[in-house]
Amino acid sequence: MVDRNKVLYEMQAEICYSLSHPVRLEILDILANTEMTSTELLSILEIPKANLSQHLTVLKDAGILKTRKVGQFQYVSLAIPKIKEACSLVRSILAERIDGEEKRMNELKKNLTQQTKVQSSKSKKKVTKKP
Amino acid sequence: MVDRNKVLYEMQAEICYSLSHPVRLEILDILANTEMTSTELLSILEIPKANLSQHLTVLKDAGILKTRKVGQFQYVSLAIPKIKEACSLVRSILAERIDGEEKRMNELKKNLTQQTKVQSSKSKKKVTKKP
DNA sequence: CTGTTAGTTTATAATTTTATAAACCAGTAA
DNA sequence: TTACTGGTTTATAAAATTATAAACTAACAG
Repeated sequence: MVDRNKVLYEMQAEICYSLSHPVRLEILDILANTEMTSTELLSILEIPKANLSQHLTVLKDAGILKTRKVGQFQYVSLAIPKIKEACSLVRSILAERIDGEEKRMNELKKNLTQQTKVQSSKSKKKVTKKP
Repeated sequence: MVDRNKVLYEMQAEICYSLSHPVRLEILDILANTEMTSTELLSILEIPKANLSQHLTVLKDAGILKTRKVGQFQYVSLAIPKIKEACSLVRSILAERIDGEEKRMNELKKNLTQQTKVQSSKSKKKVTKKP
């Protein structure tokens, strides 16, 4: 039973890895509902073209993207539309987290203002600063 | 509209990054339904303890795992059970892919055996090899 | 043919990850 | 106290990623 799933974990890790760079996530977002030329991507992303090529290679190798060549242009699109669900799921996790943080911040803020009120009533004693 | 989501993409990337190593995925799998001590994890994973500590740090920093200390023991568990859904989703993608590959292989195999038949009937002509 | 555009490959340097060993710290137990 | 166990930190070396520039290939236009 020991390393029964080792290879599967590695494949799973490769997919996750391909999703682990902000530019690559943006690419997937851009391609969510359209097919697009590398050059178009390039104009949106504003990164060097060699760099885009690298990122596209990572995504193609992971099987997330596919390409078709027409003349001199390369059209890029999602090979696995389901990947969008995975991305939304992660984003929903993010959304919950931010929501939680916000609530926590509001709590802190509330405490802070209460404290400020108490403080300001107490602060009639003058605070002497070091000169 | 330019880099409106840059920070969000980075947060999303960090979560995906934490899922991009086979050992870390195995850890999540192990912890899917239980809380467990680092030492127990260690005995299952059979990696150096410093290395486990590193991986746990990555997962904690990404907010995926949480820990509570009891005496000398550290109990580790999922901070975001929802992460399991994300993992299953990726694995289902993997499953589909493997399914597809298998079908393709079977096709190839079929063609191969057909070809072999044809070949073997044709191969009555002796093939002369270079000496 | 020449020039241009689209895209890949190569080379390189900076950075990050990973694995491992060794030192370390914190609780517990004797 | 000392010794032990659970776990982290530090240091280091190997490997992998990333960004960028420069050279290159392929397809097209004139």
